[in-house]
Amino acid sequence: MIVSTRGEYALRIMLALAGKTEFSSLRDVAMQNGIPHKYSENIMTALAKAGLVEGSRGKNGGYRLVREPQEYSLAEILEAIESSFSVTSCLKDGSCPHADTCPTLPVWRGLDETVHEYLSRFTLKDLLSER
Amino acid sequence: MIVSTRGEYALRIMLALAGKTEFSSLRDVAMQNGIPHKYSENIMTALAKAGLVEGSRGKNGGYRLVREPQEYSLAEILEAIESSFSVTSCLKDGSCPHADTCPTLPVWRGLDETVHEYLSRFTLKDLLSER
DNA sequence: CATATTTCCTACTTATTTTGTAGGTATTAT
DNA sequence: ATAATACCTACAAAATAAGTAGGAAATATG
Repeated sequence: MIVSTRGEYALRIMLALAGKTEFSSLRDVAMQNGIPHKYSENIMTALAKAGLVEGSRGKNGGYRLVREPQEYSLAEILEAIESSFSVTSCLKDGSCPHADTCPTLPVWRGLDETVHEYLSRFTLKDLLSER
Repeated sequence: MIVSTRGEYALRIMLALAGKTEFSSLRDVAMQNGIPHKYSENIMTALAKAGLVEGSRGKNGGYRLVREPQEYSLAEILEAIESSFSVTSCLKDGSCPHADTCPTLPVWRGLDETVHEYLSRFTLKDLLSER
């Protein structure tokens, strides 16, 4: 599974934020999208650390995008929050002792690139305009 | 993660079988490839049910391929044994109540196809000749 | 200043999936 | 008869993903 619940949630939240320009309360966004509030905080932390969104504390605070919707690719969003996004653990640095001679490794690398390239072709705006 | 330990194991076993024409004892193949024997039986059951290999019981029995190595694509092998091979659970039939209007679903379908297409381009023979 | 609202932080719990074990039965060559 | 093998079912352990709990720190507003 490439995209888990966590990834779906992240995408929904990003889509919700893409519809606004001001800060949106995460509580509201989460509620409206059927996402547990506390879990959504966990997700936003990752997105904020990756620099994809900006948070503002206190009353009238919330989260907002830092760029235009067409400037976010799905690849970027999913890779920011899916812990095990890579195609196989073989690709993680130093995880395989015979990585230099393994005949299969190049295949995984190619797959990884293929997936990344595909997901880079879609932006938040693409998804917004579809509905 | 698209390819888990289980998928790696399946591939290694298939590669080992691709080097022989007679039945090979699974115990030996598993040992030689650092795979727990009993776990490997579990994997072979799936491969046999999918019709990718053939088993022979009793002494001098074992498993062997039913076709030539170049006739097995990686897609076929991995899809036969990876339980959660699809890109996201959204793609499983009836798993999403608003599948007909979801703007993201076409993206997942496309990704699924892309991955499948990529993995269909490599055969066991390709991997064999690389080493 | 007090209050309500919000992000942000740390730790824990529960659920699900993956990986691996245990203990056999049925079959077959020697 | 024996040893080697696939084949079968159930369980156990480990890893990962999903979700909860309880706050502290910041900030707009009355």
